[in-house]
Amino acid sequence: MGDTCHGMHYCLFFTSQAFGRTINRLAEEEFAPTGLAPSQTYLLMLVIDTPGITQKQLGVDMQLAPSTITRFIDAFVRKGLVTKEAEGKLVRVTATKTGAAMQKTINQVWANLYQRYSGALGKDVGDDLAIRLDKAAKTLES
Amino acid sequence: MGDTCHGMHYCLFFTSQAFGRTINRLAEEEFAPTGLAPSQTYLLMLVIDTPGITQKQLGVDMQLAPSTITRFIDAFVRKGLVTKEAEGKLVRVTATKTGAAMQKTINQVWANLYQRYSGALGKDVGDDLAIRLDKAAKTLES
DNA sequence: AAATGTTAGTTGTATGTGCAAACAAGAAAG
DNA sequence: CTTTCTTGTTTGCACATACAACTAACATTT
Repeated sequence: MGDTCHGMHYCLFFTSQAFGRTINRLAEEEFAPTGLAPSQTYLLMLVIDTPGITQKQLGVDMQLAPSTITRFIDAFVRKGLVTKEAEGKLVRVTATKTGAAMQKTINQVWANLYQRYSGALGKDVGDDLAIRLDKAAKTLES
Repeated sequence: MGDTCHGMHYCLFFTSQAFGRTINRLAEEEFAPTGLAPSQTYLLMLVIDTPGITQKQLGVDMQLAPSTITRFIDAFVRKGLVTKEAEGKLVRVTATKTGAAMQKTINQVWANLYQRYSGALGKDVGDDLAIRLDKAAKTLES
C-alpha cells in the first residue's frame, strides 16, 4: 500500500472513467425518446432554465471545452431548438418555443433515469455519490 | 425533494461526467511523459500485469467496447509494446520487453497523479470516492 | 455430424470531445 | 488614441469511443 494509485481498481481516475461509461450507457437508453445524447439534453436544460445564458457559462457549468459548446449549440440551432444572439464578443443562447416544449419530455426521461440508478444503488447511496462528485469536481478545478 | 434527478447539479449522471472530464484533464497532464493517453496507459498496465489476458477481459475490466479494445491493442502492436496471439476465437495479449519496460515510468506518473488529486481532495476523501465508484459501477452492471 | 445459436474479434462509420490557431471584441497601458 | 493584452467564439484537425454489420470459432440441439 503506500501512497500510490495502486490497486489499480481503486484509482480515482480509472474508477470514475469506468463508472462514467457505465452510467452513460444507461442514460443513452433512457434519453432515447428525446432524440438527443444525454450531455446534449443536459445542455438544453441549462439553456431552457437560463434564457440568454452565454456559451462561456455553459462550458463552465458542464466542464466542456468552448469548441464543444459551439458545436452542440449550432446543432441545436439547426434543429430549431435554440437561437444564438451575438452581444459584442459574447453569444447569448435562448430556447425557442420548440426547444422549451421539450422540457416535459426531458423531465420524464430524467425521472426514469433517476429511478433506474436509484433502484439499483439505493436512493441514498446514489444521491450521496452525486453530491461527493459535484464537490470533488469543484475542488479539483481550483 | 421529490423523486427526480433535479437539482440538475446533483444528478449522478451529470456529476460523474463533469467530474470525469475534470480529472481526465489532470491525468492527461501527468501522463504526458508516457506518450499515451491515460486510458491507454491503464490498458497497458492491465496487459503488463496479466500476460495472456484476452481482449474480452480487458473490455470488461475497463468498461470499454470490444472495438475500442481492438483499436487500442492494434496501436500498441504498431508501437511494439504488446503482441497479439490468436487462440481459437480468443486473442491473447502480452507485453513485449519494450512494453514491460514502461512499467516504471507508468508507476511514477501514476504516483504523481495520485499525489495531485489526493493533495486537493484529501487522501481519505479521494480513496473513499474511488471505492464508492468502483462498487457503484459493478452494481449498475448487473 | 448438420443445423442453429452464441461468443470473440474486426472493420466501417458516426459522434463526442479536445487542442491549437485564427479571429473579433473589450480592456488596459503607454 | 493607439498599441498591447485578455477573453469569448469559431474552425480545422485529431483522437476516443460506440454501434452495427460482418467473420470466425465454439457450443447446443436434434
